[in-house]
Amino acid sequence: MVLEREFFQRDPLTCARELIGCELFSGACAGTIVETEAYSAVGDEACHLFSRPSTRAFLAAHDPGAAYVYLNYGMYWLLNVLVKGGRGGADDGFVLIRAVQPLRGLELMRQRRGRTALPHLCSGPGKLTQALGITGADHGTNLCGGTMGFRPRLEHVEVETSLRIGISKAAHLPWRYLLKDSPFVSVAAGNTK
DNA sequence: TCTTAGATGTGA
DNA sequence: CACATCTAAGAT
Repeated sequence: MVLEREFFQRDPLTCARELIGCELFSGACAGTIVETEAYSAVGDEACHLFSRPSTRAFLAAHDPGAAYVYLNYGMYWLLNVLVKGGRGGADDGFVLIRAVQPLRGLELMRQRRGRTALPHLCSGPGKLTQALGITGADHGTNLCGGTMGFRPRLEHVEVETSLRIGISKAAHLPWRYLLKDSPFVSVAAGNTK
């Protein structure tokens, strides 16, 4: 059972919140999502859609549920999911997967990440792609049916919101979502000056 | 526990 | 040239 396209046919904020507690899998490795961020096509200068024509082309060319993977700071791949809520584009955007709690394939993850203590194995957007072996080769992949994707959460979760991390534009928007009290997040809620 | 510098590729 | 980052190293 995987998350289907309908899941991603909602606005970015809803998708980002609902992904907390879901499983992200890629090959033999998987983790429970504990941190996400929403990026919106409208009113969000931090979203790539605001300033990048190539990202707008990506939005037009792909269905909701497509992987948007890009290289950041010249060395880290960041994984996003394309979401399309309709409403003429006002609810389009991306969800950045920022941290997962390792579930399966721990051995392989450690191998790919080097010597790293468990809570920090996937506690950041650049870390989890490295651990799960996600690269630019996965850009554009359909995440609804394949070797990489999401599974629904099994139980009720408590979600916390906070400021987004590492951005300068639209930094006041509380669009980061966290699994409450999880030790596997990148930065705890409220620790984001 | 905290702050800092440096590695590094790419879209615009 | 500004980045949706991370790590090692040094100061506190």
